[in-house]
Amino acid sequence: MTAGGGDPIVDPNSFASKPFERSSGPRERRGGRLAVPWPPIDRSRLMSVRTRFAPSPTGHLHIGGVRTALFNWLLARKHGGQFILRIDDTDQERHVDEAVQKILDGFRWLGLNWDEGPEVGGPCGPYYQSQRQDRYRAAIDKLVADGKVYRDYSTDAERNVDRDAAKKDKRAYRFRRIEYSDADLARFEAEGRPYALRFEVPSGRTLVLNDLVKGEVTFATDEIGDFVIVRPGGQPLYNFASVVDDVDMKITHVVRAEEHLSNTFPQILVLEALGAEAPAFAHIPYVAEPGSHAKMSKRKTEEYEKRGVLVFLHQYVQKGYLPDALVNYLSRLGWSYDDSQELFKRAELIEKFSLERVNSSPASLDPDKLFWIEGEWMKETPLADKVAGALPFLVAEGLASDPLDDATRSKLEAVILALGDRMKVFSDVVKMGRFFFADEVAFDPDAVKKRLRKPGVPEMLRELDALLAETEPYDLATLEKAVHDYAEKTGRKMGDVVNPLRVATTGQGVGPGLYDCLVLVGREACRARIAQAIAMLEAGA
RNA sequence: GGCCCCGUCGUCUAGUGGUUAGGACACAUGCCUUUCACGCAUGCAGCACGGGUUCGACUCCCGUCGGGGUCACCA
Repeated sequence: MTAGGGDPIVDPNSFASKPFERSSGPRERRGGRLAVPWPPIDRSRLMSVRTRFAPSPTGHLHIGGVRTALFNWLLARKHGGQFILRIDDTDQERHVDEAVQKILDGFRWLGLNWDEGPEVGGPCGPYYQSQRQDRYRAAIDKLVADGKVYRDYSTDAERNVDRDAAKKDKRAYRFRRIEYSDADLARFEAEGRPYALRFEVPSGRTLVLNDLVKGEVTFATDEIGDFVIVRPGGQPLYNFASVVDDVDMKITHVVRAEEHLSNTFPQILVLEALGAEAPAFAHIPYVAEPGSHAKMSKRKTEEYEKRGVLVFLHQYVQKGYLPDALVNYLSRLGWSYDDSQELFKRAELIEKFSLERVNSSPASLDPDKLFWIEGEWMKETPLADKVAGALPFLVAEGLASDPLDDATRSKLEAVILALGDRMKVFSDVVKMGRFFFADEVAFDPDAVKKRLRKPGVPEMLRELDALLAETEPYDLATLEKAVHDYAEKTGRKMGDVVNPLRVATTGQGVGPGLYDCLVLVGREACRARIAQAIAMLEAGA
């Protein structure tokens, strides 16, 4: 699937003098791949593996981005290296601080701790691109001194002519260097006319990248037009800034979305011009929409929302997903360990993860499978953690207060126990357990129609009310026996007794065991609800 | 349009020339059961298409189709 065997490390000698060059002559004749030592040097054993995730502080964390971050984190943790967070704020947006906080909160929630970056600092800071101007300056100076870049005085209009022509002829647009006379150049300089700095792409070379996920990818430099690395205003551009940052931060493995695959080649040229050692690259395929291979689009978030597809991390937090479950699911989206294991604990993920087994084709998001994994994780969650996880949802609905008093705590514990495996995400405690905490019952119309609007039901409910009134003690075993006896005595099927009683006391057609419900709701509340149900039936009938 | 990446059940995947193409989620049916959920059992369902190469292709090569990216003084 991917290039090379063994650990997910590129052949280090591909970084020799012209790292990514496909050398046609000598290598072929000598056979083999240059004087490569065999077995190849495993860089992960020579130096610390350093990976990074560089979100821009706008909007929310996209689920695909979270997966990319996770793969970076996993790789660093597996090799005992460092995971670095870098804020891509070159646009200098206004609410950066707030946005960064949200991102950091997201990472904290996921348990993806970072070794260097915002708040924790580190030896390669600053970790905000907007604060790294001097680093870019130094790199620019070197490229200028070495004659790798030139001043581009072209105007939008001039370039647009070429661009439009290219489009018309159905060709790829490539910047064509405009040669100015020395006199013109001198004049521009004297005028202080603004210019962009453009990288001079060498012609006629074939670049080869040994991508850790995609395998060997070759690209002709003739396909790359001279590209701008610094805008007229002095603003460095992504293809340049991110390379400088990765070098400065000693990133060993660039693991990122595959949309950057083509960008890698200009970046390789910059790397080479800087005389820097290149990191290994791994391009991760995109995440597709559920049930299709179409890429998830930021534009369609509203449509996804309607379909119940959660696209942003905070939506999963709001739903009450378990971070471990999401991490487990995301790790398996595009990666597998073998032909059978689906459930992975975090430590196991760190141990077993490898770029080598990351699929080179896109994977589509499967909310159903995530939900199943979530359920599996919830089953394994200790009661105390479930209480802690569910509490905020109850508090948000005004059904409990934080901190919990002892009585409410034991009730919450009992409710969660009664809910059992039915509670998959924490918000379920509200969705299916509201009637345990609220004074008011909301009768579900479908349940009422199916179980209560039947001949003889009001009469039976009156008898059951009397039964509840006199059952002593009012506990699970006694209630169960009483209801059984009642059914037997009146010659009714259990279902015909239990189901109406459930709807009358909980308002719902589905839920935990009836006797759990009766006990937890309490005798008085049950009787009041039965009365309310009877009144409703008689009024509506 | 040029260039680059990708194509196994609906979905996530195992598979590296010879397998009854395996597992999981979802779905369907049955069992359990007061409902639902859980659990158990069974079932449905796949190598995009067309050419080669080969004794033999899901596996290798080419083409077509389809999906994605890139071709910015965005990231």
